[in-house]
Amino acid sequence: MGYSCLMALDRDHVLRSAAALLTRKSTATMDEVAKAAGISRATLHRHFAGRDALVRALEALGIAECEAALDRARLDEGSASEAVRRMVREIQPAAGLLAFLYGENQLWEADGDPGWLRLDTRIGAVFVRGQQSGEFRIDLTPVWLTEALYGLIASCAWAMHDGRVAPKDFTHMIAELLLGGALRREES
Amino acid sequence: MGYSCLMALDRDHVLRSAAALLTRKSTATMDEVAKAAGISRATLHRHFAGRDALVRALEALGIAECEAALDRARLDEGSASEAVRRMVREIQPAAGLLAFLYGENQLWEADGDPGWLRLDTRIGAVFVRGQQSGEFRIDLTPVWLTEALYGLIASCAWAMHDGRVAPKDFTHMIAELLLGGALRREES
DNA sequence: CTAATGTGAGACAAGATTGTCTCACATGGG
DNA sequence: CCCATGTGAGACAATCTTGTCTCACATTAG
Repeated sequence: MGYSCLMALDRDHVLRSAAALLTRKSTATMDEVAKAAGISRATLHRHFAGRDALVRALEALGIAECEAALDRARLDEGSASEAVRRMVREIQPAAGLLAFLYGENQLWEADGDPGWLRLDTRIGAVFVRGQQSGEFRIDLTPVWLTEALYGLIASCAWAMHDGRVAPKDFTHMIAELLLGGALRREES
Repeated sequence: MGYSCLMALDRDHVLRSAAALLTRKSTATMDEVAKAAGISRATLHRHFAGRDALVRALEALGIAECEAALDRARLDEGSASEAVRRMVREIQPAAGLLAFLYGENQLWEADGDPGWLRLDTRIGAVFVRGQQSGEFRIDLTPVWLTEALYGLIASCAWAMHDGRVAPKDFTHMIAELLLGGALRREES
């Protein structure tokens, strides 16, 4: 019958639409999600058992995209600074989805997807490496830097959505602020 | 009859409780909000016409606390860096409430309280001053720095709530990251 | 052509939340 | 004492969202 490919395409398309809509309106109805995806509510329920399952699928998608981004960023190569810049650049396509998931505090209360722990570990390792090499300061903990990175990604995604930051500046704004801060440097 | 003072105290107490609860569980019911404040749902409705009015009141409270914090921070005095540090320190008591409001994207869609614009202007002015004095780099726009400050405050409030950041480190973690970034400085 | 599959539209009940109401009770002033 | 005011508890209808169901239609393989 060969419909599995079509199903997968539809499912992915639905997830993308849902992510785009829920990023803007996190309280959107299943009906609104369905309309945004161009399908009926019945079909939406055939793909995702309920709203919970949809959010979980979005969570899994966000984790998968982040892990793929970290893979592409080759975090072990070069200096920690360059690794952070590559990481931010590769994460940009998933920024909107991440911003939505970051605001879904419902996910963190009990037992979240272990994928978040894996991501935290991988990202935190970059900051640990930078500290051990003497590249990064040691008074800002890797845990905080990781958390701050998430927050800056969500903030920038929001600012982009409102037109306050240009999409082309995403990487520069986040990476430069996270690495160098607002102060001018004496030596360039 | 002199009940206005008692009413005001009650109203403020209810707002504080609601802020503390909604920061943790943004989907809390009016009944849960009432129970958290130690009053009945009927009394809650006597103070705030509905959930919408409650959120609006929380928004007004957050704006007022932020403006008071900016007043205390004396943003025009000293270097821009020190102004930022004072600003973060004074904002800390309102961080939880701000984190809740920051995630309530419903507030920003149409016409928000003009108080946010006033706050953005006052905070942005600090970054403009730092750039004009040569203290801050100019490739990070004041608008983005303002947005990033909100994001870092929300992130740190969340990390504190989960125990990943100690409350005593709030000012240092945010101000140092925002100002100096993660990179080590050659000259201290 | 025929049948199977996926889909859209809509009906339907169940559940949750909200807003409003009434009533009884406690407290404090006159 | 008597009464006004504020409160808690609960009932109530209205609304919204959800999950499930049925039915008709389109598409496509056999």
